[in-house]
Amino acid sequence: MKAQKKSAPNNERLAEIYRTAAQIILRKGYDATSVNDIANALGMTKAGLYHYISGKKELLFDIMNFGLDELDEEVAAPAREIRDAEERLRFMVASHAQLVTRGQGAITILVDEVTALTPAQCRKITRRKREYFDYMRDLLDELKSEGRLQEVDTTAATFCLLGMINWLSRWFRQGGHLTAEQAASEIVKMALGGLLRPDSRSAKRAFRVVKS
Amino acid sequence: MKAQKKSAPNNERLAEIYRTAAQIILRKGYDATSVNDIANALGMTKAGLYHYISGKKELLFDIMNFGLDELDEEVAAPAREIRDAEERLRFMVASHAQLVTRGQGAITILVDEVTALTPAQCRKITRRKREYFDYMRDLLDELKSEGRLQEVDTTAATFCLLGMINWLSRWFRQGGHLTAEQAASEIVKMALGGLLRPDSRSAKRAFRVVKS
DNA sequence: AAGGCAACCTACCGGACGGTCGGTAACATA
DNA sequence: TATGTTACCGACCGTCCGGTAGGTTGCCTT
Repeated sequence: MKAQKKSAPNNERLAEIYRTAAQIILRKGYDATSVNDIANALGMTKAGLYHYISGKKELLFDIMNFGLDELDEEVAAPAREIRDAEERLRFMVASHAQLVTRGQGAITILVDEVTALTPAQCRKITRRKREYFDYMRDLLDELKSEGRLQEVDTTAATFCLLGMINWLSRWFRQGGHLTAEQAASEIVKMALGGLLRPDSRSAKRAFRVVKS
Repeated sequence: MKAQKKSAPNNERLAEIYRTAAQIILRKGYDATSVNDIANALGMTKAGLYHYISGKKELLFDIMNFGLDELDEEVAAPAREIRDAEERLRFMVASHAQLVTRGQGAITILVDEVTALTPAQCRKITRRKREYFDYMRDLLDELKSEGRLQEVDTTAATFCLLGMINWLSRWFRQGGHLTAEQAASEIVKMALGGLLRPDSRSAKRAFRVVKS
């Protein structure tokens, strides 16, 4: 029945530990969260929790990798199957945003809290994040080379995209006036089309040319 | 010569303390920053620093209010002088973004770290932030009523704007491939016009109508 | 000259935190 | 029934942190 690695502790419980820890860390921050807090939330003692984890930093590191795994599996990998660049971008922004709203916080934690890791751990996480970032920027570059992008710096634009998406975790609340799908869709609209109507925009442009 | 409040400690030194503390807290996070760290960076001891501050949380609270003061003085107040709504939006996004890139971190800190405050302090900061947020959303509502906005939810759009702007502090580095002004301008472009070219966008819309 | 006060210091305290040690109870295996 | 392993617990340790007590130095005023 069990097909997991033989000598490791119970994997299912470990996943529950990651999920619970991620939620608490997300709410209170890594430093403000004590190992005791996490243990109590799981209904055990600190010593009991240390049966599963090897240290507080290692726990954070594992959670971050868990979050990056989710991001790869649910956003990056499916995106690679989409031929059209614009559709691919739409999918990435929407599915990434939904991962943030739906998720138990693992993806969000790796956004902040990187400084709490050891330098070696930090380097590994940063490298994985960098890979994702580059994939997104390459996508924008592809769109740009097809002439479908406005005159923007693709690096800055990628950061803007990620900023909007990551910011979701700060304001989106389940049961608020937007559903997760609606919130994701608003971000897609904003990212691809911006705020202003095109006609208003071009009118403005003409006006400014006359002025100067 | 001195026209400051008579019994309070040296105001100039206090401002230096705020600036230095803000930089360290911005880099390492509030919890990971000890009072000793701040004191040493100022060339004094912890007890010496406590001559100026009444507590670690109060220091954080003061820095946040300092940041919000900056935001009011350099973004909100000048914006109120601008008649045209679109120009006002442009100005707000650009000047807010430049405040983030240029600043010593006080504005950025109040973005994170709110949870470190006492409930009463947190409520006050949240109220001030809320005022700023509402002012920005009202501006979008005004543009929308003038018919100059795309079909977006103004609340979500405001969060998107603030997300892009606040995210700046995570990636913008002085001396990088963009100047502070260029970075701010990229955010304005992204916020107002989005990524895709209008013509590409309308072509896409027509295509999808045909498909479905 | 004397007093006052701002601007620090050294030394210390109580508490919390990460982490460890040596158990124990439950269950599986043989 | 003996043996091992997993999943915990209570008690403890060293360290570091926020904060305080009480002093010293030097400038400013009167």
